[in-house]
Amino acid sequence: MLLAGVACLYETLESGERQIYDFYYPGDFCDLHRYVKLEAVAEPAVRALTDCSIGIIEYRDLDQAIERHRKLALALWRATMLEASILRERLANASQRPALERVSHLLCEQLHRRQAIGIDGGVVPLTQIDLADAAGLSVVHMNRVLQNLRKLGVISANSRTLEVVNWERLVEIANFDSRYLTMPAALSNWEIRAE
Amino acid sequence: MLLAGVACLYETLESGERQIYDFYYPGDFCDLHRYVKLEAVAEPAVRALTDCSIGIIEYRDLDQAIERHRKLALALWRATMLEASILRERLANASQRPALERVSHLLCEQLHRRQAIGIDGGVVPLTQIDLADAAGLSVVHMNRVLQNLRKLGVISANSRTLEVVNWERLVEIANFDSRYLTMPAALSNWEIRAE
DNA sequence: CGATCTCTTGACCCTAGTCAAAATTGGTGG
DNA sequence: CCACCAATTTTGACTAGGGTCAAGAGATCG
Repeated sequence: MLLAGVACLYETLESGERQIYDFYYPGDFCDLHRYVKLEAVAEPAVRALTDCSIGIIEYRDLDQAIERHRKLALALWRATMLEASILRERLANASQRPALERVSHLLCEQLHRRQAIGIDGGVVPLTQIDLADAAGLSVVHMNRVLQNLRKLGVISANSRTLEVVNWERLVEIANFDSRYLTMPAALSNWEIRAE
Repeated sequence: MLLAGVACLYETLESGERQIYDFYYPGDFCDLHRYVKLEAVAEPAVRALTDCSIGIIEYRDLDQAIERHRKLALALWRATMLEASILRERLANASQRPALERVSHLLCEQLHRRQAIGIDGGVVPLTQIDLADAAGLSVVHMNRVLQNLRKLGVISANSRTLEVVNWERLVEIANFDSRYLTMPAALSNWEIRAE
């Protein structure tokens, strides 16, 4: 479980390209797929993008917790469902929308998720390379799209840190409907003692 | 739960395009996301692509079944995990691979899933339109890709029914590694009385 | 103060989309 | 059995979005 920093779930394809499936922020379980292990599944890997600290929950402890609170299983199932929901949205994004919209959408999602856990401010702590690998664009094109967004006054002019300064405009460009991200309410009612 | 036929999970985007997220075959739960409902989530829809028959499991019954067999929750959680796995693969597919590979991969997945439930023979009962919407290609391009596959002797010449005749070649073109599809073993050990 | 990583720019090309029209197939009903 | 309609498949011509290659400019760090 991620406590601080940013991590991502990714895989390196045969072509050598890196595909980033999802980003993780503090509070996210970044390893559930390992707990609910499908046999022999080719496993995507988790990797830190910034300095991170993590909490480790032993499988045994999780087993026990689930044993004790049966609703916990449901809550975790929901978390997986949410992840699937995010993936669906990203799939629609990648296959149907043009680059500007696609990148905007990705940024919207990140900001929204950060806000949901209390991190305000429009900073997105990812490199253009990470974003490119997540959006399925070349780094070069990602760069041009970001410049475009700068011209539109949506993100700050500073090229070092990516910061969204006009949230509304971004949502508009992205056609972003945050409903797919709605957090499973049940989960927030559960406290799991990490480690 | 789908008993016969083929259905799909899809959504119509703002642009009017239809994005198909997943296909369902007999034995698939096509409605779990509704049971484990995330509040206010914009819901994708399920729709039959051929004549279908379905089994309905009342939420109450499912609740009870889960109550009685605690491992059932885990099994269903796994089913969702598998769906996420499929979505990840499809995402990688859509954003990184060129059309020929992408289409081949999609076909591989469908055949593999059909075989897993005992439907042999290389027939894929989907229209080019469905495939296009699932692969994120235009119908025109999908058509050209399929012609290409015909020329390569991978699918049958008959344009009405899509049938794969050279499975090995297809797998090769697609760079298909079926591990991500490995069925959660636990699930098959459970019998749920439908209806 | 190199070495390295990230960001930027320009030139060129190719994959896949769009538009538009025709060919094929499958019904449906007279 | 044939005429007609709708859906699917096919074709061709043209376009454009985004990839690739290559080189240069900032940052950052040891």
